[in-house]
Amino acid sequence: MIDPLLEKLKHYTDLEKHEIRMLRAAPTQEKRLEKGDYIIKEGENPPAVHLIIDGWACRCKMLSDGREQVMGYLIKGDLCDLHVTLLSRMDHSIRAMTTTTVGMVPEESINRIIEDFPRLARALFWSLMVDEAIARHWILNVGLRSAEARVAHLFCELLVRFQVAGLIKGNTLEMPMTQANLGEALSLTPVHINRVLQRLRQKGLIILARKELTVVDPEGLKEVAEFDAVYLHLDKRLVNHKGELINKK
Amino acid sequence: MIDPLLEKLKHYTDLEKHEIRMLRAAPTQEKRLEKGDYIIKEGENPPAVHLIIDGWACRCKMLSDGREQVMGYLIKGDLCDLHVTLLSRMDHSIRAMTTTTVGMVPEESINRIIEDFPRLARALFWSLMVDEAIARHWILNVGLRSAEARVAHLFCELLVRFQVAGLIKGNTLEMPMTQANLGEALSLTPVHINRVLQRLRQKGLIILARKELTVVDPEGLKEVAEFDAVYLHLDKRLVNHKGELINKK
DNA sequence: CGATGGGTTGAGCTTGATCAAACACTGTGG
DNA sequence: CCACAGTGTTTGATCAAGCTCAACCCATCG
Repeated sequence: MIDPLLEKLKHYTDLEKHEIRMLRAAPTQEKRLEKGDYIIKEGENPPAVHLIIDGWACRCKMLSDGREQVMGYLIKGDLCDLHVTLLSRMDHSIRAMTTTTVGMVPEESINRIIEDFPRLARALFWSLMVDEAIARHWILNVGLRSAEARVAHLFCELLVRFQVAGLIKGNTLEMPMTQANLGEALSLTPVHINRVLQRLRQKGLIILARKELTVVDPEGLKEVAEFDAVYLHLDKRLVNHKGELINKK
Repeated sequence: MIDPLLEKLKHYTDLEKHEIRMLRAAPTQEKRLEKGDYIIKEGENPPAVHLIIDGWACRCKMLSDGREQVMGYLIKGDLCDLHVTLLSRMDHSIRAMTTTTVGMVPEESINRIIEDFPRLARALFWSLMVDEAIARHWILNVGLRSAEARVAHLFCELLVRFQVAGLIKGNTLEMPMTQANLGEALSLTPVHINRVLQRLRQKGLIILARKELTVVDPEGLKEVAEFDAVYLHLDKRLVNHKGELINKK
């Protein structure tokens, strides 16, 4: 059940047998959530860390006027709230965007990792820092880029993350979110997202229909997005010296 | 020399003698930088972690068209690049905004902490997560808030961070950055920053002149900013049950 | 079949950008 | 002490990207 996390941490370091055993032995309870359900809400302090086993979720936070900002997407293998082991309470919420299965890793397991499994602790550190880097670059995206580049950048990020996670083989991925959802993540109105998507389609960069995104021209898309995957800090075994993704067969 | 870091970590946990000794024993070399110098540049992989001992710095990243986004401010006691101990290279740069003194903590010291000082490791985890939370909320700020609320929010954040770090007593702090700098952080043009500042002054919320910011009406400023300090995950000993800062004498 | 949720289109508006010029402050050298 | 250069702030006029509001279309589903 904890295997998606193992897969992810393996990108950082080769885990040893006893470390894998330790993680596997952690008493993870599973929970199934429907689209729209909150995995954790702002202000809560749950006794376990949630791991996405399957499905999509997003970090989000609402302002008093009801408008919501999505601050990141979570996919298979991502930890939602390592936070709660150390910080008092959640400062944002996490919501399922599809039917989602989460695993709940008790806080003590995390504590044991930090105390007795320094290599695992290091791997957790690593995943935290990647999350932080992604968050920082989201600032860049929302702050500096045009609407078109913003959408393109998000698509590039998702494509690479899915490829690295081994969830897709080609350039096609499931995209459960509506145009309004995209707007929440990119700080654009649904109407404008719609127009931008049309432009990207016209340029022959993407196909997006019936909840499925195909990146037709990855290089072209990266160009309009000014996308540089360095910030995702990919597994060194998966990228070449120029930081480009190697196609493992 | 490493004391500003100690001060900061103490907000998370009471450190034990041998932990303090260990940190103090780390062979930190000091370095002095002038305004505008880069502490680390994107793409580099320095052999040591930089700690701000005195002065202001910012995380920043430039787009190909020359426009720059500031993704966070660093003050006394902040670690610039824990990243490099685990990630391959910097995905953004760090620039001194004033004359700044940094300490360089060798990578091995960090590694030893993770391996042999779990409580210190935990404290580092904590500071990383706070940084991440700040970055996430910066997304909110740039993405969702109006220009006026954005400026107000940044000022609130800085005020609280300086108060918590014990760098100021009242509501006045040094603000070395120009209006253009503020614009880079908030994704607004210098001209617009100027007009917003005038409005905040007119409302009697702030005084900002000759590199010095005084928050005249903290409550009012928090209101226009919709500021909620939860995301800064302050020392529990410094906040009351409602998350408000307690004035320690 | 109607209802519902999402996608698409159009018209007009607003926030903040752009461009350009003037002004204020600081420090320098004559 | 003044001229000046340089950096930062202020003001005004114009412009555009993206927002708002409103209608309409289309697919899916009970």
